[in-house]
Amino acid sequence: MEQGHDLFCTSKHHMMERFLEVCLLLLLYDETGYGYGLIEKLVHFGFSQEELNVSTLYRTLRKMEKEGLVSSLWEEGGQGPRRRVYEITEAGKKNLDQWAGILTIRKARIEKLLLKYEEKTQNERRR
Amino acid sequence: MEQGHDLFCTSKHHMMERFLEVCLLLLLYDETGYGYGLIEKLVHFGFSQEELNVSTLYRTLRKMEKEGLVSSLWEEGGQGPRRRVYEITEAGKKNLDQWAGILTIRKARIEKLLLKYEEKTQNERRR
DNA sequence: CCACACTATATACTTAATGAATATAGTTTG
DNA sequence: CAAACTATATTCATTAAGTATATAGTGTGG
Repeated sequence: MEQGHDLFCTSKHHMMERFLEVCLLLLLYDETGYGYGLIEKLVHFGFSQEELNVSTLYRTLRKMEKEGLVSSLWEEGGQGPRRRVYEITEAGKKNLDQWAGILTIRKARIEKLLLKYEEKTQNERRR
Repeated sequence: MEQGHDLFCTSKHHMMERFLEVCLLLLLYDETGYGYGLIEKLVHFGFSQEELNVSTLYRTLRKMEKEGLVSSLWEEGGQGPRRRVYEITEAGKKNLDQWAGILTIRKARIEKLLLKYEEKTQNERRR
């Protein structure tokens, strides 16, 4: 069929649902952070620079603040343009705990699927 | 703060992106299947009955056929209403291989995040 | 035989997550 | 002062998924 089946592997459309949000909660867990600076830290979570979408990041942070998971204030007098510095809230920490549970389930599902995949493709090759 | 932070754990909005699609490809890997029947099989992938959305299933199957990952034909003369029976294509098998790669990456990311989560929350409790 | 429950497939409407592109503005540096 | 850089924000479009509803054939009990 047309294109699309090779494309999709290199496409950036495979961020797991709301995974960025969880990463941000974890990054903010024990120290504050601001948008641009968080991008660099996200690389340590296995994100490539190209994968990281600045718009998505800022949008996500604002959404999280609206939901009360983080709070923000404008940084006082550092050098360079002013930064909106985010801090995690108690609600945010609880939320992260819930996410940990969800991700554990996700992980188990992926593992189960990959296992079945191995089984089936190995049978295939044996024939 | 309102509601929403407890709700979200029980909500059904946590299907991983296109995970159903991959499950379907795997289920169809070595035997044909039809919509309604596939639902029961999906339970073995860790899906609860409530999580499984009939509309989503059929929609996904039609989309996959449009993309050439599966092909379908109407079953000849079984009892009960006629069934559209799906079969995986070669393109579908290749697609599944690619998904296996993507899911391996997803799994690794989740593991890394959960590890960091454990670290941080253990430090927190020690204080 | 007809109403009803059940099996099976399909589509319309809506919401939510995300990417791409663009806008705005202050800062630093040459 | 112009250009490059840092930083934040918003608009537009696309895609995935949930909810609700539509359609229709089949089998069964009264």
